[in-house]
Amino acid sequence: MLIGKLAEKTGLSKDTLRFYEKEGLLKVRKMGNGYKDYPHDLLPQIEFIRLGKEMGFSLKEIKDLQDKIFAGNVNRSQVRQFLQSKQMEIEEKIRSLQKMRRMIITKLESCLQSDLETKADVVCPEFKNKINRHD
Amino acid sequence: MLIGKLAEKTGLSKDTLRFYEKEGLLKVRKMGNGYKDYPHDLLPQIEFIRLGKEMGFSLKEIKDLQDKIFAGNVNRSQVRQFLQSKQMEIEEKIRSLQKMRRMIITKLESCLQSDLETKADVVCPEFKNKINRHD
DNA sequence: GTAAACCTTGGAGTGTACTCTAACCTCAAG
DNA sequence: CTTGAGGTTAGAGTACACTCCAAGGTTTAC
Repeated sequence: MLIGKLAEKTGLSKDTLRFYEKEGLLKVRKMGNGYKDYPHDLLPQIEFIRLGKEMGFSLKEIKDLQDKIFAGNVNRSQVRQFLQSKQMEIEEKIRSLQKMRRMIITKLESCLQSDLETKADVVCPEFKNKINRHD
Repeated sequence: MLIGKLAEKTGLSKDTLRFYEKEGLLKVRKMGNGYKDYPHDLLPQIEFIRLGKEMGFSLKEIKDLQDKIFAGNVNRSQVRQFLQSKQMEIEEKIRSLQKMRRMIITKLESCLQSDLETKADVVCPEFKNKINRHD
């Protein structure tokens, strides 16, 4: 597959794909004419990159993870260790996410409360102290 | 509280705190001597910033969220809408996170499988095709 | 009153992840 | 054989989130 096709399929720009390639996240092979062949099985790999980025991992972290997984000669217990530590990081992120969501839901509920009280100029009560002029 | 104290309490650098202030995430008031007073109730706000960052929100997004919450004169149904959309984004992130975790756990299991088979040069089978030389 | 340990500002520098530009090559269609 | 739509590279530019530095003001301790 040529780069334009892959860009179309993934929704990434050609520049981004070339950037990922330059950074070693994507392995391609050069054809006789100087063009590059992007094999079909880059698609799940790019989905993995997308998910990793969505989760806040850096490209370097994603690359390290891929390297452990795709390198043939790596010691498997090392792979497991690496993946387990990543899994713990992800679970930590999930906990933070749920904590933030709880904070937001609490906010939502207290705003709703204010709404029901229909006192037009009331704001979320626990933030009252943070609203006004300081000087 | 002076900046050094707040830096110590939050684990953020003074530079980072000044940067957040410059970006409008933290409101401080200047004292007579030119020093700035960082009030105690910045602490939960900074925890909120930390969580937001951990989740992959940009400082601008976090600021927008804070502005909606802390501004006294904002229309509450607008706040609710904003917060609900953020909540959906967070839930989307949780889904991606769980998807990535599942991918990693699958990897872990197939590596474990290989381990149990004790064939020393076997690698996670579904990646076999991606390992070797391309040229 | 001077040294040490704080604080201030403005501005430059860094790393990450793109994004764009320019100059040039290749391939298929008319 | 030229035109257009693709491809290639190197290198510059951008946005974000810091991080560092210099030059200077303030406070406390001796």
